[in-house]
Amino acid sequence: MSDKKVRVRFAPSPTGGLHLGGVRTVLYNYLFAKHNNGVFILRIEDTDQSRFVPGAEAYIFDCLKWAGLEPDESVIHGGNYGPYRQSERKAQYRQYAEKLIADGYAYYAFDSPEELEKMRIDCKTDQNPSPQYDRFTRSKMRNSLTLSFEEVSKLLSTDTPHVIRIKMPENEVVSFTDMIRGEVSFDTSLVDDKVLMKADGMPTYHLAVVVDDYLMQITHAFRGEEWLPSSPVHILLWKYLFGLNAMPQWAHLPLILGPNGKLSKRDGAKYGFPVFAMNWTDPKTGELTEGFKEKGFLKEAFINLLAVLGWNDGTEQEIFAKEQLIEKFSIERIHSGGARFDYEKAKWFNHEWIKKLPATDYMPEVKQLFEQKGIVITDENKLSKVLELVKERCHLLPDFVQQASFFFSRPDSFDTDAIKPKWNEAKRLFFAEIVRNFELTGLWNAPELEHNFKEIAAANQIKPGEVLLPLRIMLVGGKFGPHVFDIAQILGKEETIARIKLVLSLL
RNA sequence: GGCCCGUUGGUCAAGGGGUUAAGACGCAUCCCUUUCACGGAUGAAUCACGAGUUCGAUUCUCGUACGGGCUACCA
Repeated sequence: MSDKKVRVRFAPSPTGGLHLGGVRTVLYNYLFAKHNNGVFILRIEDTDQSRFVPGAEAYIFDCLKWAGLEPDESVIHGGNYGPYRQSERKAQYRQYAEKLIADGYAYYAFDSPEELEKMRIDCKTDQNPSPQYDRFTRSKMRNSLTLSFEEVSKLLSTDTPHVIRIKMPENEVVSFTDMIRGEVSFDTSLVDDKVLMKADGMPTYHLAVVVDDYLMQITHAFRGEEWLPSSPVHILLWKYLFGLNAMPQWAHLPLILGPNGKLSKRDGAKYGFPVFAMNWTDPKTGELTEGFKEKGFLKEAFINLLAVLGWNDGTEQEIFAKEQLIEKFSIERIHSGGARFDYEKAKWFNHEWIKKLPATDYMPEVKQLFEQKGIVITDENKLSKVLELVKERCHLLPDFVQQASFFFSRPDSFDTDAIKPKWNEAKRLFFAEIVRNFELTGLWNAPELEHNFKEIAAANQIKPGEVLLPLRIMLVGGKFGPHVFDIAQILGKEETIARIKLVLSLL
């Protein structure tokens, strides 16, 4: 098993947005595959026709492309183990279910949804609020265990709607070694007879995941912790169908929690942070759920923050590039406890990456943001210089608009209230002199301007600190931004002087 | 209700018998900066509780509590 080529898979169902937990599962699959020179597969689990959502599949691929976590094999990347969409594999599953029946491990069940509902109501007690279709109840239901051979044959030959259920053994202990939590075991008498084949001819997840993992020769299977309770069903299926030796090693990833429990998109809406990788618009309701990308996250930061939400390399390092993650990733260092998502820390990661990366990396996105605000950038060279200058003040990409638009267009308003209380005639005369001096300056650069500015202040017996803030307000509009003479240099002689004059007229 | 998983500062977490119980985010104060940031410094935890094992438990075992997940012809 260990000498086999590593093959892992991410198997989402295309029913909506791709949330944080999903992306992290993709990430861990990807990192594990790359670390081991293995193959990362994306399999679409679309066995539930009633939940089909147009566009969701393409959306998943878009997210992976953005995040830089593209699969090696998939519906669009090809591969020798297709089809990679379960709906297209429909014909393959029935034979395995039939084999299970022939071997006595499964059975036909003809109960209608109404009959199931009735059973649940009838059997419901305070002691047992959610009755299962299990070894107790199956004897009272209409299935090939209770019906005669003739009846079953007749029902089958007349195409009576039916499902196939696994027959959970009594009093067996199913256990396996999870790569993250060690040995986990279950008492089979407490597990219900899960449906394997649905009445519409499609398999359920339980059958499909086992058959497909086998057929696609998956060696390691990562999935969320929410699957742990149904793992005994999968283990048994492996045992009955392909043998435990062929079974992949399981790793049940801890959940990513929201402010209250499992992260939901409602949490995001409520607490003001994204939960999806990219914007997702529900085609039915038209409802838009914001994504990390559109919120202004860099893919490097997004991957980084997800990677360390439940994993660390044992050192103090927190900032990792994808290549480093591939090199250092190991399943042993994944935490077993769930982690609460902290949006403040997520923003910190983004800030770190904004600072770390050259501004030209994200200049196209920022340029677009500027244009959305009506500021057209013609000089990209200037833009990149400006972005470098202000990037340490930006946590999210849209912050650049606030931090840098004054370089390209005059502020709509100037915070003159910050100047007025201490404004006087001496300062007015000082700035008039500054204007004259700046107009005559031949060398337009920050050190020169600062030198002149301070000289003149001294000559007028004004402390530089008293006129620095007014100058800033004149050029920037508010109390923020980089060193004011750096700003003046980039703004250029003409615009700097124009702004000083403009604000002077407002005071 | 039952089953399963988990539990180190508000959050992410290192450490896995003897430590001053790392570090990061956030918060507070200070330094730097005559703006805002960056950077630097400082501050804050009886390791959920109770037993047991041990010379010694945050670390091992068992209980309890709490949190979470599952309990569909959904994944």
